[in-house]
Amino acid sequence: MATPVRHLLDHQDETVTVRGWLANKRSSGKIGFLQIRDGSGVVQCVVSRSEVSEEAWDDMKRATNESAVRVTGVARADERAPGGVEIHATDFKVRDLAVDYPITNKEHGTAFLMENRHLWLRSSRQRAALRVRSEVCQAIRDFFYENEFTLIDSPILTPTACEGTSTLFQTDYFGDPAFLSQSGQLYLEPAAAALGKVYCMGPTFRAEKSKTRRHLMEFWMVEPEVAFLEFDGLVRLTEQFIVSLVGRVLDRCRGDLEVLERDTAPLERVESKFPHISYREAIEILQREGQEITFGDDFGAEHETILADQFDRPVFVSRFPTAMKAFYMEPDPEDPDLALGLDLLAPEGYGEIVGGSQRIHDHDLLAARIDEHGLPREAFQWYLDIRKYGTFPHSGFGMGIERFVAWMCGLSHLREAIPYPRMLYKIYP
RNA sequence: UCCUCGGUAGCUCAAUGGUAGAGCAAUCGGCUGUUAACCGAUUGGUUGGGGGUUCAAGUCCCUCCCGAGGAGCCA
Repeated sequence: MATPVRHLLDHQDETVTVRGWLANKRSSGKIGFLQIRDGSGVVQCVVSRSEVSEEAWDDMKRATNESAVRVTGVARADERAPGGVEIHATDFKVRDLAVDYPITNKEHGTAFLMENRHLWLRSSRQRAALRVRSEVCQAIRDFFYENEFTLIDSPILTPTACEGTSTLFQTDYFGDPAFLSQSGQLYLEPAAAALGKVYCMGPTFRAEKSKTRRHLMEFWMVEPEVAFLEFDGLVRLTEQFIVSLVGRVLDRCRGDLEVLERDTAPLERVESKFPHISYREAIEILQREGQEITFGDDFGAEHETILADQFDRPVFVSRFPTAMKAFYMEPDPEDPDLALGLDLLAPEGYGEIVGGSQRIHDHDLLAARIDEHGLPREAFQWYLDIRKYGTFPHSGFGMGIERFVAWMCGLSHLREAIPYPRMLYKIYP
């Protein structure tokens, strides 16, 4: 029975067996130092020629990086070992020799690493980022579970475009066109009338030909939707959610953030209460900073960074001109030309990580907006029904998982925040 | 889709228009505490494809393909 490397500290001075892959090897004529990775951690194994059989010694010599190996020996605390514990081998075996493994311990270019994404996953930075992603997803589920939300999985194959704006991936559904979902929101709103507080988390798809570090063709989104929640409550929910997730990452992923060389100081500052400015104020700030932008323009990446740089924690921007936002956003009662929508901009140039709004709950207004946006009324009949049978104010938001993970990890590109990124013209491996 | 930069050994990169090279990896040898170990040797090339200019092209021109960075759109 193999012992996970992670648990070796609990087995000091015991004979243990570790199975894994050879991460690196340094050897001399009579002693070899092998770094063995088993998925739970990396441990150094010391193979001395005088203490193992000839077969074991020969296997140590022929073992190449990333070969699958098995070592048996005594676990001993030792300051000279990376990790504090090392295994003094009594036996060593190569289970499968890796021949010409393409990724070395030296530098590689991004294109090469992406071509070898399936192997790149094995390297320390990638493992750390994916563990953070896993922790974030678990923290999301825990947050909603503890706050009594019900998980509602929204469909991935959909008959129409949710927002009518983005370009979607089209496929064939027994002779009819179908589209890969770009958001679960429209399906969550009816569920909110059934279960009150609901959320979905899953992959979403955009066929936009975006070629930036902040876009993927396939990305994961988490979207809560809450019945009888109005705009101010939405702001509070969003803030609680983000504070909870960041705290969880700081709490549980210290080691991974260290591997990623992430400066955690900016993350430590993510506490209540987040600054909150209106779209109008945002435009004024940008103009003051010398940007050429006028009321009615949308923010570019640089604009978001300038706005975020004004504050030491994430900042809400809300109340956008109705014309530039999705059709379903509730008008601001104080100024019907503004929508009760919010964006949350992350610090350090990570940009918009959350977008949310209060939804229109008046049937006739929503129907009019659907018409104004040139959307087919019949396709949205079911969505309008929610406003027909016991309508209710409700709000929700969507957060891009990869953007959040990239922010936590300090990654410069979303492609490292998801195991197998789908990017413009790139779908291999 | 547009703009900019790039494509030379398995990888990262050199090479005034004039004999294609280094480090790493791999292979072989040496070394009893290494930390991307070190030392010595060996192997490794249709310079992304096609066309053109020239006595001569990795280098200059055209074209196509691929990649990176940025823009727009957004999460």
